[in-house]
Amino acid sequence: MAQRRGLIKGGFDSLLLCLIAQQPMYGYQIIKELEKRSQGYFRFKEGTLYPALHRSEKAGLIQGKWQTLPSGRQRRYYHITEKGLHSLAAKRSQWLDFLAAMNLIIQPVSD
Amino acid sequence: MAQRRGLIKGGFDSLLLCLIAQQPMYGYQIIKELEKRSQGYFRFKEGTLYPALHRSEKAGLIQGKWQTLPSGRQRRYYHITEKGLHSLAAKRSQWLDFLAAMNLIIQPVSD
DNA sequence: TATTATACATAGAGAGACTAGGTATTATTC
DNA sequence: GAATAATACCTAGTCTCTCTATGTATAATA
Repeated sequence: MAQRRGLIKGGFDSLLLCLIAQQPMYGYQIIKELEKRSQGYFRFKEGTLYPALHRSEKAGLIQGKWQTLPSGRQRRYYHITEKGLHSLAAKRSQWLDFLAAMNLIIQPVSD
Repeated sequence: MAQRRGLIKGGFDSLLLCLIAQQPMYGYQIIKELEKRSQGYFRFKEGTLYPALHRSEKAGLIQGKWQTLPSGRQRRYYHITEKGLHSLAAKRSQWLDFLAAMNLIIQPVSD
C-alpha cells in the first residue's frame, strides 16, 4: 500500500509534473494555468503550490532556474528532469490503476 | 475550494458509502470486499476503516447495528441512511467533476 | 498616490491515512 | 488438549498533505 498512499493525497504533485513536462513554468503561472485549463475547478493557493514545488525540486523531479525579465522582475522557472519524466510516467500509470480500481467499486451503482 | 478538500483525501469515505448502499455490511467484510472487487488493489487497514466508519456514522450517513450470529459472535452491520444516500449522490457527482478536471490537465500529454 | 496584479515565500492548523498495538471468539491443525 | 490462524472489533500516535494566513517586493493601473 506504500506506493499508493501518495496517490490520492499527492495527486497534486502529478498535476505539477504534468504541466511542467509540457513546458517550463513558474509558480504563479502554474496556478493560473491549472485554473484556466480546468475551467476554474482547480484553484490552488500559494501555500499549496510553493511547498509542492520545493518538495519536487528536493526530490530531483524538477529543477528551478531564476530568470530576470527585461523589466527587472525575477521569476523562477521550473523544468522537468530526467528523473521527473520517469516519475511522471510511473505516476500516470498508477493513476490509471487507481481509476480502474475505483471503477470496479463505483460502477455497480447505477444512477 | 472547501468542498473539494475532502475529495481527493476523503475519496475513501465515498467507497464506503458506495459499498454499504448496495447492501448492509460489517467492517471486516468491507475490507475483504474492497480487496476482492478491486482485484487486490485496495487493501485498507483496520486503522483506516474503523475510524472512517465511526466518522460516517457520527455524520449520520450510515448507521450501525449489532447483530449476534448463531455462533454467538458479534458483528456490527452498517446500513446507509437517507442522508447517506443524498451524500453519496453528491459525492459521485463531485468525483465526476474532479475526474473531468483531471482529464483536462492530464490528457494533453500523450504517451 | 492608492490599489491591483504579479511573483516569491513560510508558519501554523486541521484532517485523514497509516503503523502499531490491543482484546476476544471461533475454527483448524498438530 | 494446545497452539495457531482466521475472524471481528477498537484506539493511540505519527506522518504528511492542503489550506489559511501572513509577509515581502515590484510593476501596472486608476
